[in-house]
Amino acid sequence: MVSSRSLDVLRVIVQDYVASREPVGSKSIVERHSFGVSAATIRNDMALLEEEELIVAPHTSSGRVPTDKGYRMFVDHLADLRPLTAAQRQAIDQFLGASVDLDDVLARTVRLLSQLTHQVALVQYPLLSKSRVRHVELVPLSETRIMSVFITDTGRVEQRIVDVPGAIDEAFLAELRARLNTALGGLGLAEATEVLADFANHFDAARHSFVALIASSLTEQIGANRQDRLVMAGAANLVRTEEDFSGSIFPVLEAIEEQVTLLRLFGEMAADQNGLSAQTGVAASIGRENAEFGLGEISVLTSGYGASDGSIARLGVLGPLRMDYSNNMAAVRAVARYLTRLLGED
Amino acid sequence: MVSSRSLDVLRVIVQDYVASREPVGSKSIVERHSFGVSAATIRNDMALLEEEELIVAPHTSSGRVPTDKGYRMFVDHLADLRPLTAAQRQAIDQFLGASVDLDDVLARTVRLLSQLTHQVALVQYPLLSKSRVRHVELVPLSETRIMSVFITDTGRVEQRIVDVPGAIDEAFLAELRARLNTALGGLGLAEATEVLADFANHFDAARHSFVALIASSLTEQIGANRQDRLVMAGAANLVRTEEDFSGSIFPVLEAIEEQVTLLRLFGEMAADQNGLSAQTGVAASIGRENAEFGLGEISVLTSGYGASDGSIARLGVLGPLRMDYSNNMAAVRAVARYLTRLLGED
DNA sequence: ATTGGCAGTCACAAGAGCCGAGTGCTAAAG
DNA sequence: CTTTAGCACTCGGCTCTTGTGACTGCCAAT
Repeated sequence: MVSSRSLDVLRVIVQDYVASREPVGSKSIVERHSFGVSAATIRNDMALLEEEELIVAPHTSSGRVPTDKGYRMFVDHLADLRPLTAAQRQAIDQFLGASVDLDDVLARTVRLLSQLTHQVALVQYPLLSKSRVRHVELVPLSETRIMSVFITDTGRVEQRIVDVPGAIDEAFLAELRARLNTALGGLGLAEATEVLADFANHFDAARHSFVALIASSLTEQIGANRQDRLVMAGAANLVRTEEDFSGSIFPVLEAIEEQVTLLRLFGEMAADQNGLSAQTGVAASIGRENAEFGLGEISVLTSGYGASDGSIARLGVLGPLRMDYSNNMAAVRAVARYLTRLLGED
Repeated sequence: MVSSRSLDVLRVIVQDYVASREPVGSKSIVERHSFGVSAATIRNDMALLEEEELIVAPHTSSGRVPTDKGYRMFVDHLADLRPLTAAQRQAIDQFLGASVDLDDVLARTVRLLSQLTHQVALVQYPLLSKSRVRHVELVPLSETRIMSVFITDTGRVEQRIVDVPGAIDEAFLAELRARLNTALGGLGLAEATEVLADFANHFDAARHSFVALIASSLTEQIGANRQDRLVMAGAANLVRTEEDFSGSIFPVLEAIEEQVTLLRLFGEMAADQNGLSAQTGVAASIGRENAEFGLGEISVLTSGYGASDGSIARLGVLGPLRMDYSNNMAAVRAVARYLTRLLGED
């Protein structure tokens, strides 16, 4: 059985290894921490931990390094969420408080999170599928061009240009705008798509094709943006920690740019409650747990944000296994909470 | 004096070094290229080139490597712009043709350019300062909230939410919208700012503060976006070529994320006609020429796009000194031209 | 359960030696 | 004046060896 002291030993191994990047030996443990026992005793505990595959020795005889499982144990049971410093809290306030619109909020958030954690930060745009239609606008740009603008209650704005055959009837455009808003306002996006499919049929033949054109543009705007986006910052941090990766960080950077892989991972972390240490609301996915995404050598910490149940979207950080989980989980949680509050005010 | 053959030697040194990453010696030159002279003669030429600081020997006795100055000579006088392959041209057509709006065009462009060159690609958003006002829209969101939307003729759309005290008068909002569009439509952004400063004064006291609020929001939208943005893709390529950098690529990645440094560099390259090889329209900034930006170990190739004189904005690639200039300059030029044509159609 | 002692293991650094690619120089030939 | 062949020399990089030091695992004693 793994004793309580053994777990303390695991904790300091993780902490010291994260701090120093060097495999930690029994002697350095008794030197740096007051366990009140000898190095030999620590060695016995370490043998136990190795038995449980929580730590491993890179070479036959040098200190121990946490395994994926060891980090997992640390995150779930041993990490104390270090509260942010006053300076950090103040940075959040000052930095995010000055935002002007959704794009700006997310851009600031991701940069802030990257700076707080010294890792790659990721923020998912609010899922349109959980948003509702707030307003639809049709703006005539020229004789035969209309810009359709689509606004959701999460503050997202999508615009698209529609070429129409023949001159635009301004009066009818105003009527159409009004009818669209009446029909769609407040609907979820799935419902809105259904309504739009049938919308043109409520108009006479002369108008039908024109309305159908507009409706299909709006439908595309909804559909095209169901696939959400990520904003990213701090890629340079990945390079800084490059030595923590056995291979190249090239595939990792590619995955980040590609987005699609990370979005799947985000989705899975939202669905999965395994990785979630209940009291913090921060989910972790560590090392080989990401193997199916080709990201077996990184850790991802995420938290939902945007609604009281955290269900709209996620944000988080990505970095090497060897990261400061205590600090980073605290930062992710704090930023997610702040962002939730900020968006809630709108 | 540097003979014509010496320059041929410089050309093959650059080409071979870029291809192989190994310092190139006199023997391998006569082997791989048919100069019709002996290795000793090549050595004499190389001594000349070294005299002129166009090449340098990393160690006392191994092959030669181009200096910054050597690359500059190559770019200005020796590089043949290899025309794109049919497949590449087709890729441009297919990839960019499917775009739906400005954001999408630029996102696609930057990814395409990154793939064509295998380097980091950068595209600057069209400078608002050279744009004109196409349309202003005011959308009531709720009892006391208005979204002001600002559209330029370069297709850029900026939106912002304005909180107003007291209920909104829809009829007046329509009137205001009409008057704003009459007053601003077609104006350059600087002029528009001037008009807005005085705009509220044309309304009676009851309306004045309301109009002033809207006007100041619009002014902010213009001002906030005068500072342009870059879109970037292919950061992973920088990691791939990491061995070409003596130090870490960390500061380079930081500069890319920071944007401000690169925007200054872009601005300088637009103003400067030094680095521009006249017949191509592609400007190059090589190695130490970027030292003031802390980017002394990279090359940047850019071209203007967006107007016949290429004056609206720039796009380009960034990579190690040791890059395929012939291919990359051709790609930058081709993409810039295609993009110009695409935007001109709108 | 804990401890001290001890032999054993292994990565890593430093040093020695060899190899080969490539140079500069010189003297002769075109 | 340019080109060529020959030759001695330099030096980076590879391999092999050796030495050192940090650990461990095990065992007998407490």
